[in-house]
Amino acid sequence: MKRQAGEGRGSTLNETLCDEIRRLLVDGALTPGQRLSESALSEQLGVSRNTLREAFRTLAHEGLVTHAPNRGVFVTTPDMASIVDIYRLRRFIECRALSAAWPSHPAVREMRAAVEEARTCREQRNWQAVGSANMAFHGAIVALADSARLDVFFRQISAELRLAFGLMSDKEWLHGPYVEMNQQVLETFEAGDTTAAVALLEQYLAQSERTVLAAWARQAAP
Amino acid sequence: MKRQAGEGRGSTLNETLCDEIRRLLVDGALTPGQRLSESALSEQLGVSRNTLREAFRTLAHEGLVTHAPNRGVFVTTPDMASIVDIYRLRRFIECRALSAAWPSHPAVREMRAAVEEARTCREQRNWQAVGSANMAFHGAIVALADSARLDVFFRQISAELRLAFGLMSDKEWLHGPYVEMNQQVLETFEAGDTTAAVALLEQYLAQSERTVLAAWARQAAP
DNA sequence: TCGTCACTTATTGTTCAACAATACAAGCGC
DNA sequence: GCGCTTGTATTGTTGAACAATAAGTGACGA
Repeated sequence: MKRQAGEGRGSTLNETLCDEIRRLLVDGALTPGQRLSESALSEQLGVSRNTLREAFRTLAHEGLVTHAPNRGVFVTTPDMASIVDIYRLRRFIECRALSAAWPSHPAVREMRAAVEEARTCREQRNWQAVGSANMAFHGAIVALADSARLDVFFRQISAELRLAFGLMSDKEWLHGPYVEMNQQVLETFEAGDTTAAVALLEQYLAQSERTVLAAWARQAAP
Repeated sequence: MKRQAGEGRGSTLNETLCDEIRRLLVDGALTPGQRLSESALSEQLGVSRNTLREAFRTLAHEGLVTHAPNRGVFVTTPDMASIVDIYRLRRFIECRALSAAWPSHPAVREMRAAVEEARTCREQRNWQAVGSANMAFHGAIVALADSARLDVFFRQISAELRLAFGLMSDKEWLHGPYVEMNQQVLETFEAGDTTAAVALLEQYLAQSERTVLAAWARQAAP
């Protein structure tokens, strides 16, 4: 839906609020499993309880927080099943999007930009930013499929995955190795060898899944 | 996430309310483009404005209603781009889910049940119910992929598509022919010829898309 | 006659305060 | 130690209030 019935561009505090909380979640300021008290958080953020509750509804639908009726809202704790599910979806979506892609699709430009961004951030050892750039790369891959709905769905999944990333301490190991791999995927794809690029991507995702799962298990053991 | 931090099963009016409004939307009691006044609707449904607004956030995130800041909430009007996008996604998701399916997956049982249901509803000429059963069939196909997140995503898309269905008058023509086609897909798949089943499914979706688009254009012309 | 401007009005955005309903914790009897 | 009742804090839901915005209205001037 392009410009449904107006869709005027007002700031609408609620939007701002959602963004703010999302940032808190992705930055790790709020740790998974933590309960988010309505009164406390509304006071801290300077909004009313009702407004906060509206934001919670949006975030809950995005999977970032979990609403337990009559008990409260919690930062979603990624469990193993979620991680497996998310990676299965990523393989499902990304590989197919890449394999059916039009070689000179505008999104390829974004892929390139993301790789560049990741490289410069890596030089500055800003691993959080490297993670963002890597995600942008994969978002661009999904964009190859030319579906607006798929794009927002993938953004959602990415945010949820970042929640899991937040559980781990060694960000360098978590994001660093994939800069090269992304670049390799891109170069292979641009060279015209789509099937090889897809194979690389599949390998990338498998390795990433293993890393995340291992770190999750290590962390969740005690 | 299976049972995140409790997730107790209270009715929580809000849930009920969302279901109620969804039903109104899918049944066509609320027509696309219509503005939903907060005060009017809250009074009509016997809930407070705040509660209704919370429900609106959920429904807006599902794409069933469109929120225009400072202007109000409108029943989403499906445009041509949305229909095309949704069908592209359905081809993307359903075909791949079916082609990679484990032949004795539990969801096959659901597929069979949906076909049965559709047949009986067709005999009673209850086309609305036929539409529901057909959708359940395709939901079962998606379930073959074994991804919880993909399931909810597809449910969302289905609801949005039903909004478009609501624009058309001839429900028999809209839902009737596909009962046979679904059955054919199922039988071919159960016979073990997966590739043929996928081809049939693809054909199904293409024909359905043409029908919907044509009806949409016919309706939107004046 | 037409367009522009300020003004009016209705609706949404947001807050506040209150009460009901529920879940958790503590204390009690056994 | 175990089940039960009681208390308390938090969420669920409501109603009213006010600010902010958008649409409609009508006067005014070219």
